[in-house]
Amino acid sequence: MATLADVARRAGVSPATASRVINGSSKPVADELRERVMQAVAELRYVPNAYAQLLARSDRTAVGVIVHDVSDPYFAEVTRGLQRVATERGRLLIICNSYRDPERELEYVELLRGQQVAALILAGSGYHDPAFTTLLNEKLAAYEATGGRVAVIGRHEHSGDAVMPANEDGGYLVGRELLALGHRMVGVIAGPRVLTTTTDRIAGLRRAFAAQGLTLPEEHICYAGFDRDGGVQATGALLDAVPGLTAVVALNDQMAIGALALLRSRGIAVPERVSVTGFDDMPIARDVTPALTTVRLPLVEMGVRAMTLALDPGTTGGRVEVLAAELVRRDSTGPAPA
Amino acid sequence: MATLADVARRAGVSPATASRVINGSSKPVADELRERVMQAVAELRYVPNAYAQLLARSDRTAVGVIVHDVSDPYFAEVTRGLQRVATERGRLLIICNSYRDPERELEYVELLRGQQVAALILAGSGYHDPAFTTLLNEKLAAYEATGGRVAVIGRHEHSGDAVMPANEDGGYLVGRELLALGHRMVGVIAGPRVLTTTTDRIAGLRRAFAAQGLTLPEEHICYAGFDRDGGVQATGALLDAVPGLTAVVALNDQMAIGALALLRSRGIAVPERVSVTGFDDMPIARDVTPALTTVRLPLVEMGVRAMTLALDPGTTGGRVEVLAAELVRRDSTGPAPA
DNA sequence: GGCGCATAGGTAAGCGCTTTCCCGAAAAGC
DNA sequence: GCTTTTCGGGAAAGCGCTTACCTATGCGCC
Repeated sequence: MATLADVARRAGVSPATASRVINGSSKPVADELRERVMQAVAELRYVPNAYAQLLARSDRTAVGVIVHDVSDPYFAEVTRGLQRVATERGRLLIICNSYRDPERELEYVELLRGQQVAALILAGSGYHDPAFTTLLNEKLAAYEATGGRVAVIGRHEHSGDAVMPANEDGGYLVGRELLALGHRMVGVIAGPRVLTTTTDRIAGLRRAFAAQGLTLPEEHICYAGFDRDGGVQATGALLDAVPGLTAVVALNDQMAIGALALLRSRGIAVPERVSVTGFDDMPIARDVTPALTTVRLPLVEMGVRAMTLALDPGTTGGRVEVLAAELVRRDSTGPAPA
Repeated sequence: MATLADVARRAGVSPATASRVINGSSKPVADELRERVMQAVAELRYVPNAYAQLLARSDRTAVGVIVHDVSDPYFAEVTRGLQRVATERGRLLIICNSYRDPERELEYVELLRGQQVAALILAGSGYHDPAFTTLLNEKLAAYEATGGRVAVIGRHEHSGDAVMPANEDGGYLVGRELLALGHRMVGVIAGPRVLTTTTDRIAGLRRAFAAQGLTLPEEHICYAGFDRDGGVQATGALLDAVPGLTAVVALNDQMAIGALALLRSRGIAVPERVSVTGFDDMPIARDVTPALTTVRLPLVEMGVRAMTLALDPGTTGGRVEVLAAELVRRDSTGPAPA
């Protein structure tokens, strides 16, 4: 690889001058020298070593993002929002997938710190794991102590700036809707119980039941992976365990799609015999059959807000922005069968 | 931020010793000193500056990946394959989205070179744009000249190692199937015509028609965005332009889903009145209604192969691996109506 | 007991770049 | 005509780390 020194030599100038023309420094350089440098750059196909540059400049401009999985539509949307603001402000994003592994999350915090990121954004549910939470908070605090900024999305355990989707409210909305439709035998197919998102959504659901003087028994909740396959599996289990079930509440759209697939394969009509609801309102929710009744979360907006919080210093730490959930009625829900 | 020097000072050792214990150097260090260093690291919450490290070590271990959009399921799958091999080999992946912008692609090649990546992988259709292709090839050649490795996925314009999905064959399979079902009025909803993937798939389709002594008129092809909305739009246009249409060939699954949505909204039964086919076999293809007949491409495998090519020096440049396409029959296709 | 050698630790030279500071020459001012 | 500015360019000091090389021990050996 050609270096700056090579370029300077070939152009017959000092490295300082070469650097100045290459970076468009404010310091003026004579046209002739400029020309010679440009020429040398082209001939040598010189590309500056990013590491050397970053080291020398010591300006921290990149932003680190830790999500569960970018290819998960939920995070794809959130990331889109993050990206938009980052691009506007000329920030590079370094995106890391934790695949819901707390260990890996911790590692990535270190890694990103090592990358000298100006800010760190953690998106995605937290864990019911005090030991981990303490560790993470401690690491984040250490990072903030050196001037780093932190913002989290959908995690209440962290003390800094946060954007919170109204998961509990969303659960409540679904519960209320189903109860209003006359459903009483309601099953829940949930993501891993260790995730706060899972428990928050269930809490909302329970609140809706409680408001009617009803309860949602724990046996009606089946935990599985937060994806299509988890939905298939959990729905199967639920159907076997709870005779007379008239509604399946999936805690995200992917699981709902799995539920739909399983119900179809068993020849159970939706919503005539069983209603199904999703959560998140992913783009495909309207394309499955029947189109999914679900809870819309402003995912892109969440990303936008989080990045804005992270990039705008903010006088008071611990700003929390809660974004509302909204019920979207489509065709997968109907009155409970008599 | 604490530096290595700070750690060394606090532990009362030289930076060299500190570095050795932190990196687990092969050079032995007395337990007591080791202990002191570890202690200092913990107290100062020291994290090595990745840039300084990379600069000093000058080992290129990261691999750059340029895709159109990771959140697009097609690339999500490919990336999964890339990731798998990279992780196995202890390589870090730097993923960049070009959003199908050739300009941005060029920029990312530079950026990744600057990041000192050991290899570069370009995934996703090439462009019918000789000027761009020349420019890109030239940049890649420059990169390879300095010892970088390059592998491309689904691009024939580059001379180096390549993994090619059988796009043309896939098009042929769809065409043959539809013709066998008696369809004659076939419309195509295609991605941007500037993409080689688009034209390759159409070429296969045409070959199938030609095999029967038929032709696929250009007016039966409608170009639009390679996504759901593009599918909606193109299908609408096609329906208006071609009366008596009995089949819609979408050039990817996302467009097919858009087609399904539009046909449903117009009350046109699939496959009774119009058959629809997709391409790629995304996971959701089986969850839409009717389940999509499509062409399966081994996306994950493509990623695996490409990363393997990139990481294994390979004696002969220009290795090309073609991966077969396979027709998956589901419920969105049926005999042409009489 | 003196020699040599292995061995743990330190010294310092970079890695490739940016940027401050300084110098010389030309332009401006009297 | 001489001094004072101004201004373009270069020398060199880092940025934070790794590592080759060197030094000072302590040991075994004859």
